[in-house]
Amino acid sequence: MARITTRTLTIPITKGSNDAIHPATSVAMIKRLRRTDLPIDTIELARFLIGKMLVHDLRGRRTSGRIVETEAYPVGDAAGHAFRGKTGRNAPLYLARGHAYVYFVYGMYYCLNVSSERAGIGAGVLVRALEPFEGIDLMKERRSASSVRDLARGPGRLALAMAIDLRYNGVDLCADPSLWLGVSDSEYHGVVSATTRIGLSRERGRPWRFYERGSAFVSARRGRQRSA
DNA sequence: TTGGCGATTGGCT
DNA sequence: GCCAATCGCCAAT
Repeated sequence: MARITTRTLTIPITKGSNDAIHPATSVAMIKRLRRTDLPIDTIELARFLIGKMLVHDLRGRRTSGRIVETEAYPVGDAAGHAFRGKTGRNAPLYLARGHAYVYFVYGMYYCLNVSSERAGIGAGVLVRALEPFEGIDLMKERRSASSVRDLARGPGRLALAMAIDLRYNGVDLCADPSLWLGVSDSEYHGVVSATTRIGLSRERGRPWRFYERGSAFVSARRGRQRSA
């Protein structure tokens, strides 16, 4: 199967029953994103990450997917974990853009964020959903066999499918050997839409959730779906 | 030291 | 639509 080189990978696409594979693509190369590729602005980064790849590769057990949904938590946002200043928990948000901030929520799920500003400024982008690409069987094991559509649809499911936990808190996603951000040589995303964020009790009106319009791999609000 | 609650999810009514 | 699971964080005591 795929031979791993330092910066570029050749990936055979795994066909599965429910897989919605990007049309017209049979083999894709994923190249690491460098820090200089990332916009230095939380909201811009949230939009930029739609269509990019998230890759996890630990001891050859490799999973990856296209990011189809993000949320921005910029400086000054009362819903952001950095709003009340730096603490032991949120410190990775203050690292230079491109570092992972992983937090534990509701006593059972992890969520992955990408730090988004210059070092010393606390803000981040929550990665909420992936379109699974490689390692679909492995994701199914970790998630105890759900449909491909549901494997990484939602931040808690995404972290479980990608085996992301506190071990990755603070790692540099532009340098870490196991968890990293990339771009496919057949990079594709459709129309990126913005709506209000999900699951908040404060700052509910901010249109800082970004997603690929029409993607079946995007998470949805409970109850009535709203758009903006 | 305490207790309310959370950037969620799965299961049940 | 509603609720439980489950635990670390942090504001308030």
